[in-house]
Amino acid sequence: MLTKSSTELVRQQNSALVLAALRRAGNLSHTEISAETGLASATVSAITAELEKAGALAKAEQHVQGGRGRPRVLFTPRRDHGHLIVVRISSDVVQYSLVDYGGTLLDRFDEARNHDERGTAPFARAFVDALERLLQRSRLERDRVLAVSISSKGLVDGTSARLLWSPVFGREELDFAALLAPQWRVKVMLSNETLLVAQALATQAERKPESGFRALAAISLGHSIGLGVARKSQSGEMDVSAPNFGHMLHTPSAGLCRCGAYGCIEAAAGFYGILRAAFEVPADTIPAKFVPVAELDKIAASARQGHRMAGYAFRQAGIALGNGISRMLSLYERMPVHVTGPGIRYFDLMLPGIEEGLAQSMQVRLQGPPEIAIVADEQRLVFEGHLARALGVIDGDIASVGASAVPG
Amino acid sequence: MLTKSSTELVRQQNSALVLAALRRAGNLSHTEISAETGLASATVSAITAELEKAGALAKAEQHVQGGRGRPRVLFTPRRDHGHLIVVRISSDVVQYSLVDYGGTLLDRFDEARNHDERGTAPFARAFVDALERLLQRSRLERDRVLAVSISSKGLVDGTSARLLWSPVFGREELDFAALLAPQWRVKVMLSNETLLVAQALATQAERKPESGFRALAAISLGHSIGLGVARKSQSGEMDVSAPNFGHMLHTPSAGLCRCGAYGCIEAAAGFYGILRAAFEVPADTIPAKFVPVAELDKIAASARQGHRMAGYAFRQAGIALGNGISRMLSLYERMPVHVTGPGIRYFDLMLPGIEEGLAQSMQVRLQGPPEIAIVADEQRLVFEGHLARALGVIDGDIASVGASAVPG
DNA sequence: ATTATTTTCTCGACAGTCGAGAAAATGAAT
DNA sequence: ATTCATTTTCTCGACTGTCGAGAAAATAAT
Repeated sequence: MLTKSSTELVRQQNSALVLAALRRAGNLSHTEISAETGLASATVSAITAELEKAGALAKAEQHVQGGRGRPRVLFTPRRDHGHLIVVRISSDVVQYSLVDYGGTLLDRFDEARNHDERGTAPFARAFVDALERLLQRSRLERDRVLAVSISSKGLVDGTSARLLWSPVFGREELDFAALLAPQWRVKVMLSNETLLVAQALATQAERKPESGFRALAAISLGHSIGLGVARKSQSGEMDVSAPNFGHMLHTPSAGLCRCGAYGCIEAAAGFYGILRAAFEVPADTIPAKFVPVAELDKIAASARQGHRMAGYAFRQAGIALGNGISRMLSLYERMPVHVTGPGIRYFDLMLPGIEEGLAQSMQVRLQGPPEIAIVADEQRLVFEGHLARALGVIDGDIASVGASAVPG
Repeated sequence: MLTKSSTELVRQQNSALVLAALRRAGNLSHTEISAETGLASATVSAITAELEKAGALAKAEQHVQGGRGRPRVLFTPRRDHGHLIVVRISSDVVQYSLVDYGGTLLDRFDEARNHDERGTAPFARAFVDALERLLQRSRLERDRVLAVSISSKGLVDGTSARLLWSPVFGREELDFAALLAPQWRVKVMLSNETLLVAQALATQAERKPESGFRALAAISLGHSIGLGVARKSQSGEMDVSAPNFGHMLHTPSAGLCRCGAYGCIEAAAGFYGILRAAFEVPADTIPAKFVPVAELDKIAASARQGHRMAGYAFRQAGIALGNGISRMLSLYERMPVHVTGPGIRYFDLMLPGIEEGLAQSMQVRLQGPPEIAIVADEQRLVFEGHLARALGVIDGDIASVGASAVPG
């Protein structure tokens, strides 16, 4: 259903547009903002004045220029307008970062996960404590934090900030909004990790409009398999989602998965699935909780030396991925695939299987196989995704309250 | 990327809102429009005056009322504001309908498809001729037609009105926009048939807001397998798509498909797939182009009498569907599934397989199986989908040109 | 006839965008 | 040193749109 519009909404939308342009292109002058957004110069004046009064923007003192004429004066986000806390939860460590409104990192520390502990309660305590510590280390008031952005592997309900299923906690739900509700009056955002990779790659692609970005997928290879999909809807807005790819059904013969089901993609293409196949462990063996990378490196080495079962293990992992990707493309559309995660070091071993798995499907026969690119530095991309997403939401909030909330 | 907004766009959006309310709820008075849309009474006056001047609306002469006070005067779409041609292409017949702007059917005829003919050229000629005939029969000028809305099974590029793959023409593309371009100056819309079923069911669900509609899927069972998905995006607009479900990879062992690939869902769950399995024809046999329904009825009868291979054929069809649905739900979200098409008469035979195929996946174990409903009358739903979609687009056009295009 | 009631229409206030041109700020030319 | 050309930023009035309040219209009840 469509929804009512009004002149105030117009201002809100255009304010958000100005903030987005500033995020995308860095510091911009009045005229550059006008060119970038398509807004008339007079409108830019009105909007920047409002945002300046609200404290979100400031004029940079240094006006760079060489040419003739009145020098341009650059607008820039006011870094002290607020702060953002980014939490990356991975299987062995949790990383806490403090970022300012300008997107620059102020503080960061890691906390090792205690693998002996069972259940979410101890983790929840450690989580709340760590946020508190982050404030203390920077002598920051809690109300200066505009948002907390959290990422984890697994199945996530983004609207309510609930972790529905994760490799670590299984079906035990974790409601981050409820966790912080008593003390923190901030927006809590929870995103799947690979969704953020897709988000980061998509914002990168949007920075160069000549690339004609439409859609992309990011696949993370590791103990578990993640998928993020970023697509531009016909209305022009970016739609990013994290389908449950790792536990999509591959084929029942792929064996028992960590999640308790049989035949998930992960059960064939995740690290433990590869290990199981290489060592010819029965497919209904409950797989190891954690497979050291050194172990997989050994299998990869023997596969590269021609060992049959090791090679087979990577090949069947590739087929599971190829089939899964082909199914994903059938349900969405043709789009480039970016592969990341620790598993990319074995990508050469999986590629023949992937190609085989792709070639079977009608979608690929019809439109050709998708471009596949390897992307290193997954953790940096996740962090960039956090920034793009959380700061974008914060900008939206600023635009929607406008200058009205600021007295005087 | 966000896009610039302006006061004119506000009017455009709100005009569309008024037209949509009128479509949804039938004829409405001034106050009802205001209540339905949330717009102020003064705004409704301005918009209805503009739309009346443009010729899209008129006041109904009869003012129904019982109570006191000034009687309400109902607004209604002006049926003669323009016309819509709806073309339903199915495997054996093409149905041409002429509809007015109010959505009432004015004329309709069917044309049998000639199965001997090869290639798209003869079909294209017959198509253009039939449209011409539709005009002549109602003595209608060509420029009174606002849009031509076409539906077919198969893979469709909705933005460009090109049929990319279809059961009948295979990979031979058919560009309907180009077909009509020389003579016709109308909007040409091409939609997958099952997409329109999903569209119709979704607009029905939206009519009762208490149902809290979020998403639904429509699956059509027949010679081929179709899927339509309708989802409300977070911005509130309806997003309807027709993923390539029938030719999504099920499992390579499902055998050769009409499309030339191996293991498509259709190769197991389409009519010819069931036939092949029941008669134990080798799985790489090129399947029959067309399977009479009587033939399948016989298999169903023997299956119901306990015949082993017949029962197995329907069961493996069900498993293919169940696996496919579970994969679809993994990639989107949990949503009710509506099953339609001629194949629903065998649904009881497939249901055990469907449930088995669903139960294997993690998504279903976690969130429970989706609600499955049987929906008869597929053809009526397709037609309703045509109307909802095409008239919605026409309304959008009217709102966007506004009264500006109409002289004095 | 008058009154109560409900609906529709109209008017002025307010919010927003835009184009044009004034004002500002600087380098180049005289 | 002053003036001129150039570029950027700012400001003003016109235009479009929404909204609330109250006037005007149309009918049933008194």
